[in-house]
Amino acid sequence: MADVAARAGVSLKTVSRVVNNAPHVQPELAERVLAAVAELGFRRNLLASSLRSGQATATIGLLIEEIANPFYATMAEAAAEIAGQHDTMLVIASSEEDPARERQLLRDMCARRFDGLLVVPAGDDHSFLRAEVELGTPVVFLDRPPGGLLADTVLLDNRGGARAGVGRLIEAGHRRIGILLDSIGVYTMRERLDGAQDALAPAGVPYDSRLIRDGVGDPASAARAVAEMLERPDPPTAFFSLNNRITLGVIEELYRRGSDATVLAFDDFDLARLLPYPMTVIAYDTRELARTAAELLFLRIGGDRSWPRTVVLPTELVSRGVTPGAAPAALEPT
Amino acid sequence: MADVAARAGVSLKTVSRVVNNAPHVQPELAERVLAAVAELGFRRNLLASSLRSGQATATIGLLIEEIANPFYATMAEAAAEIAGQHDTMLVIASSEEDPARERQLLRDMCARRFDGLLVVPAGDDHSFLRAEVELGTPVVFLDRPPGGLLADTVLLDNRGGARAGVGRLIEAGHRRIGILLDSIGVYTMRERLDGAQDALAPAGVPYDSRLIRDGVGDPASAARAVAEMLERPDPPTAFFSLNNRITLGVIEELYRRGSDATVLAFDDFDLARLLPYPMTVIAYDTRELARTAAELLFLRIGGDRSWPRTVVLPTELVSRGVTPGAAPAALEPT
DNA sequence: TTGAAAGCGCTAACAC
DNA sequence: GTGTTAGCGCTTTCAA
Repeated sequence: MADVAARAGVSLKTVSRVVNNAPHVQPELAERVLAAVAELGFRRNLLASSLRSGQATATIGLLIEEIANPFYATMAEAAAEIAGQHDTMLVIASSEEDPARERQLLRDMCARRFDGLLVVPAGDDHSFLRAEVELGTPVVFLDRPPGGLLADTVLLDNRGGARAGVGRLIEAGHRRIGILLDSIGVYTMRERLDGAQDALAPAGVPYDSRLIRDGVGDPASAARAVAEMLERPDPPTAFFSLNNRITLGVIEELYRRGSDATVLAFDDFDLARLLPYPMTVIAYDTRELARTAAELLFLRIGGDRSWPRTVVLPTELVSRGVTPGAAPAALEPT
Repeated sequence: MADVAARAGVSLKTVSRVVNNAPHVQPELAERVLAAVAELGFRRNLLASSLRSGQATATIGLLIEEIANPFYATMAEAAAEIAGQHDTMLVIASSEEDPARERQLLRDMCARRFDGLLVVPAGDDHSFLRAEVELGTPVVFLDRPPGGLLADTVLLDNRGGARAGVGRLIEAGHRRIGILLDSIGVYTMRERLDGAQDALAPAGVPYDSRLIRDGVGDPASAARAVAEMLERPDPPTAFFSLNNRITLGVIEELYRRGSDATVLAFDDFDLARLLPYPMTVIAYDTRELARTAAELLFLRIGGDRSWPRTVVLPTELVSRGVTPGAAPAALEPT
């Protein structure tokens, strides 16, 4: 920058003004500076800039579980859109469900002085962020609430959605419903399970631990779990999958067997419409989830110091998938 | 940091050493420093750190088209994994196929002094990066070659894959093959089209412009294009979809019609196995593509100054999808 | 409207 | 082993 100033025959400050589009600079001088910038291939150093000015790295972070999961990829895209509207760069990082990694990544983002953080919690203790939050780094949690910290949170109506979906299964006469979940340690799983119970208990369906399978982490183990349940005497007539990864394994196994079991699944996704098995999906607006959180974050970055808010977004039941060999009409509209 | 030094009764430099895990510090002093750090809630400022040390922001950038596309999401995940192995943060940005946005994002990443850049080109002129590259920011291009710039590039064998796939269609007796592509302006599309021609021309199949549809940007327009082609006299007996988005629309329309047209599609993806229509997919290892590029980038960051390399990864033909109403065996193994 | 000087938080280079 | 000094590239005073 000093070189540019020398070349243009002006002071450092004038170069700074021109580069920042600040007012009160004579057009003639500005032109000289711009010419020097071009000739010398000058590139502004944003690190130095935000070091001196104290704030505004024009960067926010998004911490998710796994980028390759369409649920998170969609969230990332929606958040990036909002960030772009605020001339801010979005940094996406994956915790891979590992609380230690989550902690390290969040610390790192703080050390880099990001303007704000969007977090899908992996661990259940976020008190280590309290100092950061108090020092002024806004944090908004998505999809799951933080642990040990009061902060803005945007959630889905997990419990209500599960209640409605299972309620419909019960109305259709199902009494034996196989439930598959990732991990009871995860907030969303607990909520969805509670919602199922909300519908099952009043209907007089007894608790049967053999119908609930915890620890179903990927499609393959979901398929195995379905196979085992179906091969027992008195098999389930319906399955409730608590997330999109599990749903894939359930569909695959039921399709393979030519089964006629009913499927209820949490999480909608693009290709669900084209899967070769009919199902009812508990859907919600993933983009809206991310958008709401990002907008809340920019409100905070903009100086909003009101009480932390919790927003809960609704879910709805939709039909997805196609019946193998069925008439064309089986395809749901987009 | 000065506060910490005062509190611990040591010098600035000692604090710096402790914070950086540098050697030659008495354990006793280190402990005092650590205690002061904890008490004062000190957080290291990485901006200042990398400003002073000149290099190493421990950040690389990945520029893609669209995060929600599983092709790019998978790339991002693989690249993030390699970055993690080098204690580096991966910043993902979407150009949305807009050359102007690409340019701005790359400039921004340079201004933030990223250690290196992974780029899936959107535009066809990257000469604006030359100054950066010469100043020492390594750039590796993926999936498409850069324009007006000599740099490391990792590509797929688009042409060979298309040639092999279309060759198989011809062997099976197809002469009328509908070809659907996004935009002839995109390198990969041109290569894939050339590969198709490599197989069609020697087989004596005449050129018929009505069988080639350019500008198919999304599933809905792919579905429309398929419908139109099928409704003409002498319709195609096979379709060649040149990317994964187009494939979805093709499958949807053929399924809806209960058609028996043969499908060849470029790009494999997770759920392709479960789509309700049989198809041959030109597949490749997306993770390997990203991994190779990222590893090359870290070689450069590590100081490798050898000649720019171009790596071409192979493709293979695999069967995907299921036949509506068919026996369970229709499901391809994972 | 422009310029000179001070300093953001940290680390490289040296001296002790 | 530890401390002192200077300065990374920029912006913020405040004076001209």
